[in-house]
Amino acid sequence: MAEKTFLANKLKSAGLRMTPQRKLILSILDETSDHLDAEEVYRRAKKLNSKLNIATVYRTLNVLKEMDLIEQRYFARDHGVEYYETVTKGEHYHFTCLGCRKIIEVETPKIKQVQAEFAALTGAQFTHACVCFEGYCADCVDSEESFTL
Amino acid sequence: MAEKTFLANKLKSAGLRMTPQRKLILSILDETSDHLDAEEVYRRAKKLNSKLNIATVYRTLNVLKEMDLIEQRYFARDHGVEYYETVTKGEHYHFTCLGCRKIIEVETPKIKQVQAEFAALTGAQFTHACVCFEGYCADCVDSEESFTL
DNA sequence: CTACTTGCAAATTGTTTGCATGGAC
DNA sequence: GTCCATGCAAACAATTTGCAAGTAG
Repeated sequence: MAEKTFLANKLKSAGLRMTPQRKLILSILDETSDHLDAEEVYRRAKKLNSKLNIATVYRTLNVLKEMDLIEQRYFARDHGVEYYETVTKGEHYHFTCLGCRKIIEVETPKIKQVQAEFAALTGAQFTHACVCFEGYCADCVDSEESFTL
Repeated sequence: MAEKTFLANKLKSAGLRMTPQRKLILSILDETSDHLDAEEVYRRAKKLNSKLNIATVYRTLNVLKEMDLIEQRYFARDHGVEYYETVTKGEHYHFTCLGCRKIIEVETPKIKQVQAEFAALTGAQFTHACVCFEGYCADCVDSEESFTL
């Protein structure tokens, strides 16, 4: 309920309203540890509210994003799909296995270091870094030899 | 001419053909230091070959990409636009200024270090890393105060 | 009640594809 | 001549928008 009040207040202070759809979509992202794209959020949300429209999902994701409640991430090189996750998680990056499509989270302070160095050097100010890695995980490296070029 | 032969040979060994369109598109990417998206490549190429079609540009970019002659990069957080650059440049990443849209190239070995560490830790094999930074450059930080939160 | 939100459908944007014609080798 | 490549238009996928009806505060 503190949760609910928090969202309601955040919305209110932006002149926005608390609706069942918004609550639903945020809770789905909040409770999963999977990496969901808009389509998948829609699929899951629709099970609980069959009238829900995909346009509402996109609109809600944009609202939540602007309010810094969720982050939009790209995991694969071609960035074909956008994924969303709540911002509660600590700093981490993603490695996508091209073999099994598994996503492994990578934790490292080095990205922040690069930002700090660059900022010190140029006086620039960072707002965001997008980092995604691609390759083959240990399992897939073992089972396939083809890409050991 | 060595240039031309090189491309022709690469194409030939892949069972592909050397065409004016392909030569043109590669030369545009080769000779510019700007960061071009498909639309801009098309715009510039069309000036030199008015019959050129955008579909050919996309097809050619994909061919060149598969032949590792160009790389596809994303610079902005929302990855709204894809840019292409020839692979002749050394390892570098991009910082996009949200104020003036300037793109600054960032050179650092740290990204490779992260990859090496993660590889050593998990046994994974990297094929690609996509890294893009966003923020405000020194000039824009000076001129605007709004985002010093 | 008033203004924000939704659902629905249509519009947009970026990219790809099918097919007949044209062109490299 | 044989196949690959091109131009054109149509198809696509992901996301956004216009608008009338619904609903939170």
